[in-house]
Amino acid sequence: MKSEAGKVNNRRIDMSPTPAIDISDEELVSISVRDLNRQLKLRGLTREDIVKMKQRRRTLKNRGYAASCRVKRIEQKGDLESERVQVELELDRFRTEKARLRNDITSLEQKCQRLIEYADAHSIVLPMDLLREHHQQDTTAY
Amino acid sequence: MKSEAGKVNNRRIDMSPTPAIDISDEELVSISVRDLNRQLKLRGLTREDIVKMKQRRRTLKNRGYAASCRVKRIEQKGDLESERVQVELELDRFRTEKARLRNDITSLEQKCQRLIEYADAHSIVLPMDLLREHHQQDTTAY
DNA sequence: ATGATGAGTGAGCAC
DNA sequence: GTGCTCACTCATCAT
Repeated sequence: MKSEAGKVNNRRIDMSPTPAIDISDEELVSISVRDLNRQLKLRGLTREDIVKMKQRRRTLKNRGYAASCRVKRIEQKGDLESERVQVELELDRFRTEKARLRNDITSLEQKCQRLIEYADAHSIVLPMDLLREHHQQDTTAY
Repeated sequence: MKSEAGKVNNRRIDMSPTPAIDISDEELVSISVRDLNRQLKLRGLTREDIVKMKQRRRTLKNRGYAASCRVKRIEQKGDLESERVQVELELDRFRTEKARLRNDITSLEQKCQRLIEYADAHSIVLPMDLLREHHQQDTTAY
Protein backbone atom coordinates (compact mmCIF):
# COMPACT_ATOMS: atom_id res chain seq x y z
CA MET A 1 0.00 0.00 0.00
CA LYS A 2 2.89 2.35 -0.52
CA SER A 3 5.37 3.28 -3.24
CA GLU A 4 5.53 6.18 -5.62
CA ALA A 5 6.70 4.98 -8.99
CA GLY A 6 3.68 5.25 -11.29
CA LYS A 7 2.70 2.34 -13.48
CA VAL A 8 -0.77 1.40 -14.48
CA ASN A 9 -0.52 -1.26 -17.08
CA ASN A 10 1.48 -3.90 -15.29
CA ARG A 11 0.57 -2.67 -11.82
CA ARG A 12 2.56 -0.74 -9.27
CA ILE A 13 0.72 2.43 -8.51
CA ASP A 14 -0.17 2.72 -4.81
CA MET A 15 -0.04 6.29 -3.62
CA SER A 16 1.91 6.85 -0.42
CA PRO A 17 -0.39 8.28 2.25
CA THR A 18 2.59 9.08 4.43
CA PRO A 19 5.93 9.64 2.71
CA ALA A 20 7.48 9.27 6.19
CA ILE A 21 11.18 9.39 5.33
CA ASP A 22 12.65 9.57 1.88
CA ILE A 23 13.60 6.05 0.88
CA SER A 24 12.97 4.18 -2.34
CA ASP A 25 11.25 0.83 -2.52
CA GLU A 26 14.48 -0.79 -3.62
CA GLU A 27 16.37 0.56 -0.63
CA LEU A 28 13.62 -0.26 1.80
CA VAL A 29 13.39 -3.91 0.82
CA SER A 30 17.13 -4.45 0.78
CA ILE A 31 18.11 -2.62 3.93
CA SER A 32 18.56 -4.76 7.04
CA VAL A 33 16.10 -4.52 9.90
CA ARG A 34 18.83 -3.20 12.16
CA ASP A 35 19.80 -0.42 9.76
CA LEU A 36 16.17 0.40 9.14
CA ASN A 37 15.51 0.77 12.85
CA ARG A 38 18.62 2.94 13.15
CA GLN A 39 17.40 5.25 10.39
CA LEU A 40 13.92 5.39 11.82
CA LYS A 41 15.28 6.36 15.23
CA LEU A 42 17.76 8.87 13.76
CA ARG A 43 14.97 10.81 12.13
CA GLY A 44 12.30 11.56 14.68
CA LEU A 45 9.45 9.38 13.46
CA THR A 46 6.07 8.86 15.02
CA ARG A 47 5.36 5.41 16.33
CA GLU A 48 2.62 5.36 13.74
CA ASP A 49 5.04 6.30 10.95
CA ILE A 50 7.31 3.52 12.06
CA VAL A 51 4.50 1.02 11.88
CA LYS A 52 3.58 2.28 8.43
CA MET A 53 7.18 2.03 7.26
CA LYS A 54 7.43 -1.52 8.57
CA GLN A 55 4.23 -2.38 6.77
CA ARG A 56 5.49 -0.83 3.56
CA ARG A 57 8.61 -2.97 3.84
CA ARG A 58 6.55 -6.08 4.45
CA THR A 59 4.35 -5.30 1.46
CA LEU A 60 7.34 -4.79 -0.78
CA LYS A 61 8.76 -8.09 0.43
CA ASN A 62 5.46 -9.77 -0.30
CA ARG A 63 5.49 -8.32 -3.78
CA GLY A 64 8.78 -10.05 -4.37
CA TYR A 65 7.65 -13.31 -2.84
CA ALA A 66 4.58 -13.32 -5.04
CA ALA A 67 6.77 -12.80 -8.08
CA SER A 68 9.11 -15.66 -7.26
CA CYS A 69 6.15 -17.83 -6.41
CA ARG A 70 4.84 -17.28 -9.93
CA VAL A 71 8.23 -17.87 -11.49
CA LYS A 72 8.59 -21.08 -9.53
CA ARG A 73 5.18 -22.23 -10.70
CA ILE A 74 5.93 -21.82 -14.38
CA GLU A 75 9.36 -23.36 -13.92
CA GLN A 76 7.85 -26.47 -12.38
CA LYS A 77 5.39 -26.62 -15.22
CA GLY A 78 8.23 -26.41 -17.73
CA ASP A 79 10.19 -29.07 -15.90
CA LEU A 80 7.23 -31.40 -15.90
CA GLU A 81 6.72 -30.81 -19.58
CA SER A 82 10.34 -31.34 -20.65
CA GLU A 83 10.46 -34.41 -18.45
CA ARG A 84 7.56 -35.82 -20.41
CA VAL A 85 9.28 -35.01 -23.70
CA GLN A 86 12.40 -36.75 -22.44
CA VAL A 87 10.55 -39.95 -21.63
CA GLU A 88 8.77 -39.64 -24.96
CA LEU A 89 12.12 -39.60 -26.73
CA GLU A 90 13.32 -42.62 -24.83
CA LEU A 91 10.15 -44.38 -25.91
CA ASP A 92 11.02 -43.68 -29.52
CA ARG A 93 14.47 -45.15 -29.06
CA PHE A 94 12.88 -48.25 -27.63
CA ARG A 95 10.51 -48.54 -30.53
CA THR A 96 13.41 -48.35 -32.95
CA GLU A 97 15.40 -50.92 -31.05
CA LYS A 98 12.41 -53.22 -30.86
CA ALA A 99 12.11 -53.13 -34.64
CA ARG A 100 15.80 -53.93 -34.94
CA LEU A 101 15.48 -56.88 -32.57
CA ARG A 102 12.52 -58.19 -34.52
CA ASN A 103 14.61 -58.07 -37.68
CA ASP A 104 17.38 -59.98 -35.98
CA ILE A 105 14.89 -62.62 -34.93
CA THR A 106 13.52 -62.98 -38.43
CA SER A 107 17.02 -63.39 -39.86
CA LEU A 108 17.93 -66.02 -37.32
CA GLU A 109 14.72 -67.91 -37.92
CA GLN A 110 15.44 -67.93 -41.62
CA LYS A 111 18.99 -69.07 -41.04
CA CYS A 112 17.78 -72.01 -38.94
CA GLN A 113 15.17 -72.76 -41.54
CA ARG A 114 17.72 -72.86 -44.33
CA LEU A 115 19.93 -75.19 -42.34
CA ILE A 116 17.05 -77.51 -41.68
CA GLU A 117 15.94 -77.40 -45.29
CA TYR A 118 19.47 -78.17 -46.37
CA ALA A 119 19.47 -81.23 -44.14
CA ASP A 120 16.12 -82.27 -45.54
CA ALA A 121 17.31 -81.80 -49.13
CA HIS A 122 20.32 -83.99 -48.42
CA SER A 123 18.41 -86.64 -46.52
CA ILE A 124 20.19 -85.86 -43.29
CA VAL A 125 18.11 -86.87 -40.30
CA LEU A 126 18.46 -84.43 -37.44
CA PRO A 127 17.91 -85.31 -33.79
CA MET A 128 14.62 -83.89 -32.54
CA ASP A 129 16.18 -81.76 -29.88
CA LEU A 130 18.11 -79.81 -32.49
CA LEU A 131 14.81 -78.67 -33.95
CA ARG A 132 13.52 -77.24 -30.72
CA GLU A 133 13.76 -73.61 -29.97
CA HIS A 134 15.00 -74.34 -26.48
CA HIS A 135 17.61 -76.92 -25.86
CA GLN A 136 16.89 -79.92 -23.61
CA GLN A 137 20.13 -81.58 -22.79
CA ASP A 138 19.00 -84.50 -20.76
CA THR A 139 15.56 -86.13 -20.62
CA THR A 140 16.68 -89.33 -18.90
CA ALA A 141 15.78 -87.90 -15.53
CA TYR A 142 12.18 -88.11 -16.63
CA MET B 1 -14.94 -4.54 -2.50
CA LYS B 2 -18.39 -5.50 -1.31
CA SER B 3 -20.07 -8.44 0.43
CA GLU B 4 -21.07 -9.09 3.99
CA ALA B 5 -20.60 -12.77 4.80
CA GLY B 6 -17.81 -12.93 7.35
CA LYS B 7 -14.85 -15.24 6.87
CA VAL B 8 -11.29 -14.42 7.69
CA ASN B 9 -9.23 -17.53 7.35
CA ASN B 10 -10.12 -18.59 3.86
CA ARG B 11 -11.01 -15.10 2.80
CA ARG B 12 -14.30 -13.43 1.99
CA ILE B 13 -14.77 -10.49 4.30
CA ASP B 14 -15.05 -7.20 2.37
CA MET B 15 -17.31 -4.73 4.13
CA SER B 16 -19.90 -3.12 1.93
CA PRO B 17 -19.49 0.67 1.95
CA THR B 18 -22.94 1.04 0.40
CA PRO B 19 -25.47 -1.72 1.09
CA ALA B 20 -27.48 -0.19 -1.75
CA ILE B 21 -30.28 -2.77 -2.04
CA ASP B 22 -30.56 -5.97 -0.13
CA ILE B 23 -29.18 -8.71 -2.34
CA SER B 24 -26.75 -11.48 -1.53
CA ASP B 25 -23.55 -12.11 -3.42
CA GLU B 26 -24.95 -15.35 -4.75
CA GLU B 27 -28.05 -13.68 -6.10
CA LEU B 28 -26.15 -10.76 -7.52
CA VAL B 29 -23.75 -12.90 -9.54
CA SER B 30 -26.41 -15.21 -10.87
CA ILE B 31 -29.10 -12.70 -11.78
CA SER B 32 -29.20 -11.62 -15.41
CA VAL B 33 -28.19 -8.12 -16.40
CA ARG B 34 -31.71 -7.44 -17.58
CA ASP B 35 -33.26 -8.48 -14.29
CA LEU B 36 -30.65 -6.57 -12.35
CA ASN B 37 -31.39 -3.41 -14.27
CA ARG B 38 -35.10 -3.97 -13.67
CA GLN B 39 -34.56 -4.29 -9.92
CA LEU B 40 -32.27 -1.29 -9.81
CA LYS B 41 -34.86 0.80 -11.59
CA LEU B 42 -37.72 -0.52 -9.45
CA ARG B 43 -36.05 0.67 -6.29
CA GLY B 44 -35.07 4.28 -6.61
CA LEU B 45 -31.31 4.01 -6.72
CA THR B 46 -28.81 6.79 -7.24
CA ARG B 47 -26.83 6.61 -10.43
CA GLU B 48 -23.84 6.23 -8.14
CA ASP B 49 -25.45 3.32 -6.29
CA ILE B 50 -26.13 1.68 -9.60
CA VAL B 51 -22.53 2.03 -10.63
CA LYS B 52 -21.44 0.59 -7.30
CA MET B 53 -23.84 -2.32 -7.66
CA LYS B 54 -22.56 -3.04 -11.15
CA GLN B 55 -19.03 -2.94 -9.86
CA ARG B 56 -19.90 -5.27 -7.01
CA ARG B 57 -21.33 -7.69 -9.53
CA ARG B 58 -18.24 -7.45 -11.69
CA THR B 59 -16.01 -8.07 -8.68
CA LEU B 60 -18.01 -11.10 -7.64
CA LYS B 61 -17.76 -12.44 -11.16
CA ASN B 62 -14.01 -11.88 -11.11
CA ARG B 63 -13.80 -13.75 -7.83
CA GLY B 64 -15.32 -16.73 -9.57
CA TYR B 65 -13.07 -16.39 -12.59
CA ALA B 66 -10.02 -16.30 -10.37
CA ALA B 67 -11.20 -19.44 -8.60
CA SER B 68 -11.70 -21.39 -11.81
CA CYS B 69 -8.40 -20.10 -13.09
CA ARG B 70 -6.72 -21.61 -10.03
CA VAL B 71 -8.60 -24.89 -10.41
CA LYS B 72 -7.65 -25.06 -14.05
CA ARG B 73 -4.01 -24.49 -13.19
CA ILE B 74 -3.81 -27.39 -10.73
CA GLU B 75 -5.79 -29.60 -13.08
CA GLN B 76 -3.33 -29.00 -15.87
CA LYS B 77 -0.52 -29.75 -13.48
CA GLY B 78 -2.18 -33.04 -12.52
CA ASP B 79 -2.77 -33.92 -16.15
CA LEU B 80 0.84 -33.30 -17.02
CA GLU B 81 1.93 -35.44 -14.12
CA SER B 82 -0.34 -38.41 -14.85
CA GLU B 83 0.64 -38.18 -18.48
CA ARG B 84 4.25 -38.60 -17.47
CA VAL B 85 3.36 -41.58 -15.30
CA GLN B 86 1.52 -43.11 -18.24
CA VAL B 87 4.50 -42.82 -20.56
CA GLU B 88 6.68 -44.12 -17.77
CA LEU B 89 4.53 -47.25 -17.58
CA GLU B 90 4.69 -47.76 -21.31
CA LEU B 91 8.44 -47.49 -21.05
CA ASP B 92 8.45 -50.31 -18.52
CA ARG B 93 6.43 -52.51 -20.84
CA PHE B 94 8.97 -51.85 -23.55
CA ARG B 95 11.83 -52.75 -21.27
CA THR B 96 10.15 -56.06 -20.46
CA GLU B 97 9.48 -56.82 -24.08
CA LYS B 98 13.03 -55.95 -25.03
CA ALA B 99 14.31 -58.51 -22.53
CA ARG B 100 11.97 -61.09 -24.00
CA LEU B 101 13.18 -60.40 -27.53
CA ARG B 102 16.78 -60.66 -26.42
CA ASN B 103 16.00 -64.07 -24.97
CA ASP B 104 14.43 -65.18 -28.22
CA ILE B 105 17.52 -64.08 -30.08
CA THR B 106 19.79 -65.98 -27.75
CA SER B 107 17.72 -69.13 -28.18
CA LEU B 108 17.76 -68.87 -31.94
CA GLU B 109 21.48 -68.27 -32.02
CA GLN B 110 21.99 -71.37 -29.93
CA LYS B 111 19.72 -73.39 -32.17
CA CYS B 112 21.71 -72.36 -35.25
CA GLN B 113 24.91 -73.06 -33.42
CA ARG B 114 23.78 -76.55 -32.49
CA LEU B 115 22.81 -77.30 -36.07
CA ILE B 116 26.18 -76.12 -37.34
CA GLU B 117 28.01 -78.07 -34.66
CA TYR B 118 26.03 -81.16 -35.61
CA ALA B 119 27.10 -80.75 -39.20
CA ASP B 120 30.65 -80.29 -38.11
CA ALA B 121 30.53 -83.38 -35.89
CA HIS B 122 29.24 -85.41 -38.79
CA SER B 123 31.65 -84.01 -41.33
CA ILE B 124 28.91 -82.40 -43.31
CA VAL B 125 30.21 -79.46 -45.27
CA LEU B 126 27.74 -76.62 -45.39
CA PRO B 127 27.59 -74.02 -48.17
CA MET B 128 28.99 -70.70 -46.97
CA ASP B 129 25.81 -68.80 -47.55
CA LEU B 130 23.99 -70.98 -45.04
CA LEU B 131 26.32 -69.74 -42.36
CA ARG B 132 25.57 -66.11 -42.97
CA GLU B 133 23.13 -64.25 -40.87
CA HIS B 134 21.53 -62.73 -43.95
CA HIS B 135 20.76 -64.78 -46.97
CA GLN B 136 22.31 -63.91 -50.32
CA GLN B 137 20.50 -65.82 -53.00
CA ASP B 138 22.37 -64.89 -56.09
CA THR B 139 25.86 -63.44 -56.46
CA THR B 140 26.25 -64.25 -60.16
CA ALA B 141 24.97 -60.82 -61.08
CA TYR B 142 28.16 -59.48 -59.66
C1' DA C 1 -20.81 -8.03 -20.97
C1' DT C 2 -18.06 -11.98 -20.00
C1' DG C 3 -14.14 -14.84 -19.19
C1' DA C 4 -9.22 -15.38 -18.42
C1' DT C 5 -4.93 -14.18 -16.60
C1' DG C 6 -0.76 -11.35 -14.73
C1' DA C 7 0.54 -8.53 -10.97
C1' DG C 8 -0.14 -6.92 -6.43
C1' DT C 9 -2.09 -7.11 -1.59
C1' DG C 10 -3.13 -9.17 2.78
C1' DA C 11 -3.97 -13.42 5.72
C1' DG C 12 -2.00 -17.19 7.67
C1' DC C 13 1.18 -20.98 8.13
C1' DA C 14 5.98 -22.76 8.78
C1' DC C 15 10.48 -22.09 10.09
C1' DG D 1 11.27 -11.56 10.65
C1' DT D 2 11.28 -14.15 6.37
C1' DG D 3 9.43 -16.75 2.72
C1' DC D 4 5.64 -19.03 0.63
C1' DT D 5 1.10 -19.69 -0.94
C1' DC D 6 -3.97 -18.97 -1.07
C1' DA D 7 -7.88 -16.13 -2.05
C1' DC D 8 -9.09 -11.90 -3.73
C1' DT D 9 -9.04 -7.44 -6.40
C1' DC D 10 -7.88 -4.82 -10.31
C1' DA D 11 -6.09 -3.93 -14.98
C1' DT D 12 -6.09 -5.54 -19.42
C1' DC D 13 -6.88 -8.39 -23.31
C1' DA D 14 -9.89 -11.07 -26.20
C1' DT D 15 -14.34 -12.52 -27.57
